Amino acid sequence: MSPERRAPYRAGNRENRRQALVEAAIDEIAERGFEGLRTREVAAHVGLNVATLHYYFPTKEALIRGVLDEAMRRFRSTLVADGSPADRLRNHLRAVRSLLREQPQVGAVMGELALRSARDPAVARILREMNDVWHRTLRALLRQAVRDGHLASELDSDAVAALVMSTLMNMCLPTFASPERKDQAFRQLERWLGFSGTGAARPAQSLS
Amino acid sequence: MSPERRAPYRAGNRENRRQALVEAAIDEIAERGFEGLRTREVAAHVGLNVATLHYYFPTKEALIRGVLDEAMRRFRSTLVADGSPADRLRNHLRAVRSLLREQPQVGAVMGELALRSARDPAVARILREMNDVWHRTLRALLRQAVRDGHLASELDSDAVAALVMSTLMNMCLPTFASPERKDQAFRQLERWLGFSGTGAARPAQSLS
Amino acid sequence: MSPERRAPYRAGNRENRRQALVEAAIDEIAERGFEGLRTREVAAHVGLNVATLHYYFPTKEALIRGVLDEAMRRFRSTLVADGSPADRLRNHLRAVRSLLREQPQVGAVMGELALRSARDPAVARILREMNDVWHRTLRALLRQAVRDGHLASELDSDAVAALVMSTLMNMCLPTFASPERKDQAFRQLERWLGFSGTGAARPAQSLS
Amino acid sequence: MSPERRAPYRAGNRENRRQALVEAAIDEIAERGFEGLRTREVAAHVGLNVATLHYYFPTKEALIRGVLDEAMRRFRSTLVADGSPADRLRNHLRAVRSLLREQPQVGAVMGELALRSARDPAVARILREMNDVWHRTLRALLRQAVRDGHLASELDSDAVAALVMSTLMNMCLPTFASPERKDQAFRQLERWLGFSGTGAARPAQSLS
DNA sequence: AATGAATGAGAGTTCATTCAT
DNA sequence: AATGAATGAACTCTCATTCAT
Repeated sequence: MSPERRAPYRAGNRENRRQALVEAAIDEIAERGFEGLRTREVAAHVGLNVATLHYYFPTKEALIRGVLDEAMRRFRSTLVADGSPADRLRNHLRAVRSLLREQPQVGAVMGELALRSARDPAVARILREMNDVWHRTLRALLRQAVRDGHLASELDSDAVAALVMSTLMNMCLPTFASPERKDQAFRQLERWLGFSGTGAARPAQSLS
Repeated sequence: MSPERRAPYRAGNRENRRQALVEAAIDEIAERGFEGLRTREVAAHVGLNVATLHYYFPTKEALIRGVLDEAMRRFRSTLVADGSPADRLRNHLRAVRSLLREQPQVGAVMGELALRSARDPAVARILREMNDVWHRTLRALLRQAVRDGHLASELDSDAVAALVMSTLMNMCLPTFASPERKDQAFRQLERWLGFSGTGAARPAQSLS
Repeated sequence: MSPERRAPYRAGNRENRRQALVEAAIDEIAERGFEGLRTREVAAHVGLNVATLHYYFPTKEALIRGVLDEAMRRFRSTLVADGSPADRLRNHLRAVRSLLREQPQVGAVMGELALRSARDPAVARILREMNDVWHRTLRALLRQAVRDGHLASELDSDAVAALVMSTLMNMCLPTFASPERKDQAFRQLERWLGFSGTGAARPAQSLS
Repeated sequence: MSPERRAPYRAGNRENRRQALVEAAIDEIAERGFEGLRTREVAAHVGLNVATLHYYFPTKEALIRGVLDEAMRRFRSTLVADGSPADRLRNHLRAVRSLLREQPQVGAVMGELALRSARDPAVARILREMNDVWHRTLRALLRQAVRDGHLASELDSDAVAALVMSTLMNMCLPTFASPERKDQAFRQLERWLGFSGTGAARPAQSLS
């Protein structure tokens, strides 16, 4: 009735709105942790009332579940690549680094989710599934790279995959160390793997 | 009168009580995270009223600070060792593993603290200091081990120290992976370092 | 379902609600003092939950500030009048008396505020400003009344204004004396001023 | 046993201790009001534990009662004087002013008590009794001064006594006005009474 | 005569959630 | 599709009071 009422905002259908809320929630979690996540704040960041948030997500838990799904989705995208196994491996590592550098909130949220998984079976299940997929993918790539002669044949693909995952995940823990230290750890891993610096894979014999 | 009236604890002096409360808080944090830490619950676990908790710790923040101090103390103890640098290194790695296996709450709390450090400058400062000490200690041990001929001379002690820290810290993220996967990552690190399995250090040339 | 479920108030808009809460707070303060002011009680008197009170006033302090403003508003209304200076003066005195007789809570709250001003700079500032306005107004009226020949020319308008304020304020101290004694004090003041009883101003020479 | 333990402090018998606690309470009330009166604080100011305070005063109410008695005692002392009625009157006014200037806490406590009397029948009774005594004393002095020819014969001793009490009591309300304004009010009262400034009583005809 | 330790009963405040509109 | 208003339940923290020593 009154002329100053909000423009209809027809652009956003249900999914757009949900997506916007999830993104706002991710930002909030990255900044304040699950501990500091407030539905009111999330809604406000999208320009909505809290009550409206509950129209899209019945409970806070549901919103968090949305966050979990989105985080998984973004992370999974770093695994998509083509080329030789060695290339795909190298590209994956780089993609993870880029993701964490360009969207630091994703890393923060992953860390929070990892901790939350200790108390929340639903989160635990999803994270575990994702980790299994990730581990299997890495292991397969490592094996193929070994078979292709790009990596040392004695390499324990299971164990190396686990170490790679560990190192990447660690970048999600904020002040575990300075950013430089994280990079050092990461490069050391690459060195041992034979991916020295920017260039092509080093000779396989550098790995055991 | 009533038989279930709790007998007042006379045994504990001030420090015992504070310690008991800190330990209860650690257990609570490990189980429910900072998010789920409730002063009433902590007090109840020691058999006390909330008001009494505030008699020992003026605020919840002070209690958390006590938790931080205790976690640091326990972690620092894994660095105390003697023997050759290579032995001290090996013992340190094992001590951390034992600590995390025998007192899983400590790991959980470390993880929580690491995340909290992103928003709490006080926690960040303490964690950073501890990490600096840790890094310097590891680096020195690695250098000496290289000088002693136990590790490959090309080894970048800075970077390897960072990778070691990363791998150990990662054990604090609960369901990042199954326990086996964590062990794999850890053993792979030892392998690259030349500490294969239970025995003596492998020849230095296994490291680059 | 249950018949005693309170019907939600739909009548009141935001300002009405705030006003209702302030009035309830005034009544509470009058009855129990600032010492006994409980947000829960105030909310209940308006038929609301405590949480809802905090929806309108973020903190208890903000509510008290609302009380302060309202008390000042009501008191200020006793100064609004027209007629000759002598009439305005007389009417003001009567208005204050009526106010205190008809809304004794206002007097009680004024007394509480006066005491609180000793520790609360914000209250102190507002009260002081109001007193300054009051004093200036009274002084001006007295001077004009002298000029008009209604009051004795030797009268020290500053000092008489102060004494008038003092006498009126004192009516806010509950059992300083019996109501009769307060009236006596007040009438004695009027007598000295030349406003004897109900009627017109007495000849100016009765004042010094 | 240990040499540094507190000196026995034999000086203080039960009454001394109670007195010390009451005085500390008066200071606290003057500074923070009844609202901010904390038994712990009072005890600490005397160098005692809270529990010990309860040894001397079973409840907080009992302590407040002690404060009330002490305040009354101090105030009563301003009425003790000798000389002609006019002198006694003048001296009483001066004594009250001195008391309030030299022991401002007493004034503050009187103000607090006056307000509290609205809710606390015990306080109300005592205050009322004291006020009755005060009023009777003033009235008798005024009558005698009239009889002696020091004050105007038409003077309504009841009403003037009430106005005097009102003016003096008002000095207990902190920022009702600036100190100067209080003095003005007080001096105006003296002027009307015929006690101009420091000197002797003015001729009786200045009063009506 | 004195105290450290303990507590029950609240206080103000926060927040996810609901509901009429 | 959206919201203002409302709430229950819970949280941290406070304080007068008690009690064994």
